[in-house]
Amino acid sequence: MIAAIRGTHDILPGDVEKWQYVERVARESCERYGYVEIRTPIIEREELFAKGTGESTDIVQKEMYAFTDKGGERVTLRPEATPSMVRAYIAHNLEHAMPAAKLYAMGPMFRYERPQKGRYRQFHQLDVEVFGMENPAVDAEVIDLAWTLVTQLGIAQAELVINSVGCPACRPVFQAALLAALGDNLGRLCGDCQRRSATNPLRIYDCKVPADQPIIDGLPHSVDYLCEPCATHFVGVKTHLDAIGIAWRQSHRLVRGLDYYVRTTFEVLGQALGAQNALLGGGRYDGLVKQLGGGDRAGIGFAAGLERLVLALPESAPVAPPAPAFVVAIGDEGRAAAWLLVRELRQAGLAAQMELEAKGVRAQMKRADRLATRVTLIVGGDELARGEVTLRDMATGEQRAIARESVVTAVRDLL
RNA sequence: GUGGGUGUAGCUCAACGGCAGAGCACCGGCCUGUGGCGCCGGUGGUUGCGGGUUCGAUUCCCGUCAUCCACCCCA
Repeated sequence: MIAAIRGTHDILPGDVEKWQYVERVARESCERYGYVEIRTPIIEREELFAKGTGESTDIVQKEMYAFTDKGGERVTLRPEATPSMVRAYIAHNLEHAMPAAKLYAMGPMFRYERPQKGRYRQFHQLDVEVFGMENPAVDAEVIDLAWTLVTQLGIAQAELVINSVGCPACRPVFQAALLAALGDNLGRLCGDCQRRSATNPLRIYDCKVPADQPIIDGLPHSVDYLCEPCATHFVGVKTHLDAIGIAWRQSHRLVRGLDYYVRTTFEVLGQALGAQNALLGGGRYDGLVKQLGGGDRAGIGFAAGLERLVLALPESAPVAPPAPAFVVAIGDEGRAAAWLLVRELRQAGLAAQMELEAKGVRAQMKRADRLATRVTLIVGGDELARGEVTLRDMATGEQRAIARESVVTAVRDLL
């Protein structure tokens, strides 16, 4: 047997219904908020992510499925969607066609990581992006959509965490303050933190090493170093969230790992997901469009992990597809008539099934029961002679004869 | 990339050097034109894979692959 690639998974019947449900709710939520779908390739030039996601990120440094194709091009399976979205936005001049673009996408992403619960090498994201809008109300609307999606899915005990990491004007001041406060303690931090202090000092806040925590607790917070425009923006975001009654917790430790984030960052955390507890995460990335060769356009968005949403889905989620009608055939003539009846129901837009292998009535009834069907139609010699079909309500066990012509209407009423 | 746990029937798990089992699921019978409940029966396994130790390995050892947990990172 040839095994699947590590960290990839088949999604089988029984689970796939949960996926369809999550995807359906995601689509409906996005479209209610005025987002339109866009589909971009899952393979891109490597430099798109080097420039977009950021040279200093772990994603680019060690997690990309990158290779040289037969034409000598350096390409990679996308590790995230945002740079592709930005590329498409610029390439098709949507800056002019849709100056204020609200886009969403869904699909697989690839990162070469060690798999664990909620973390896979091929995983799937819902990606939501807004281009060209800077108002803090936009941040709040994006967060609103993210939060609404989670609550619509019935995921309980989720928590919204927000922060502001400043902008190119004020972040250097904060980083300098951070390093100054660290001072001699730098040498006492773990190796990872010492590395972070050189590449991306904010990431020190991601550290979970117990010994480091007393030192980290004493460090300054980014929100205390925001420039006036960033501070005003952040207050605006929180005011808008309060106005629509979405509860948030501010955390100075929410710094996020991608290079392009400015100002607002946010995550929704879930329970029972193990260490990978972020259901979704995102933030503002105002400089990214320009950096990738477009105009000076604002940007904000988030990505939600579909695997994680599926994992967090409550038992009660209405994921099951509607049960079909089932036609039970008796004898050869019954089978011929049932064959036509099933097709007629299907043509009328109703889900209908029958047992195509010749089997006894009991076995057919059992099959109908296993399908959880609400209504069974029985066609045998008796019925055929009278031009009727026997209709059985599977919940009550009641049966009645109905005219052959009115079957579609009768079934529609019961389903 | 690092450390640890676990791989036995479709699923959940027993057996832990001596004939590979149970429950659930699936198929059939009791009931030859009627599902669920019950009773009876049946199908289903190179014990993840490869090597080693042993008269004999599902069991002990090594390797490998997968998975889970944590680190790391993030969705």
